[in-house]
Amino acid sequence: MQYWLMKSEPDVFSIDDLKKQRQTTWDGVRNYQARNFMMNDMKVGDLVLFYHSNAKPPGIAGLATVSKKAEPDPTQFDKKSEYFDPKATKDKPRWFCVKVKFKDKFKELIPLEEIKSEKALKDMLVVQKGQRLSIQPVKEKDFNHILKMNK
DNA sequence: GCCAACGTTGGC
DNA sequence: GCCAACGTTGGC
Repeated sequence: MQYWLMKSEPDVFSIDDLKKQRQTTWDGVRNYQARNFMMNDMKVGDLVLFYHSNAKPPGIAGLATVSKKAEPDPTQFDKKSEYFDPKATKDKPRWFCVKVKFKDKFKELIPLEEIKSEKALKDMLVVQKGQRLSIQPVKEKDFNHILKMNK
């Protein structure tokens, strides 16, 4: 079992939206590295830190679980979708997405600033400068450390 | 709103 | 295959 961090802009889709919906399709990812993580590495049952990006403040808002393994992202075939990709075909889909379901909402968001101030977490990708990857692997020790910060 | 960092595109 | 130009991300 592996651990992940997935970014979402709360204005678009927040932890509360996930809680309400219980499960969501993580579509719209158009970055190969992030796609490869979903396609090759994510397994049902993997735990996910749900991160609010472009938020005030940014930080980790809660937990989710991978609930369905990667399948072709339907939005790539949808001409009306902003994620439509003319180069993708049903025979050769380009983009894949997993489904995740709600697990927990932290009592308080753990701000990025607080994560940065934890020396033990200095290697987490999310605190690295210029790190834009929207799906990141997380080490077990870092995951457990984050859980402890959820007071 | 700014802008650094990064990924992608396309001409050559 | 290089790399300049461009678009996007996301913290601040």
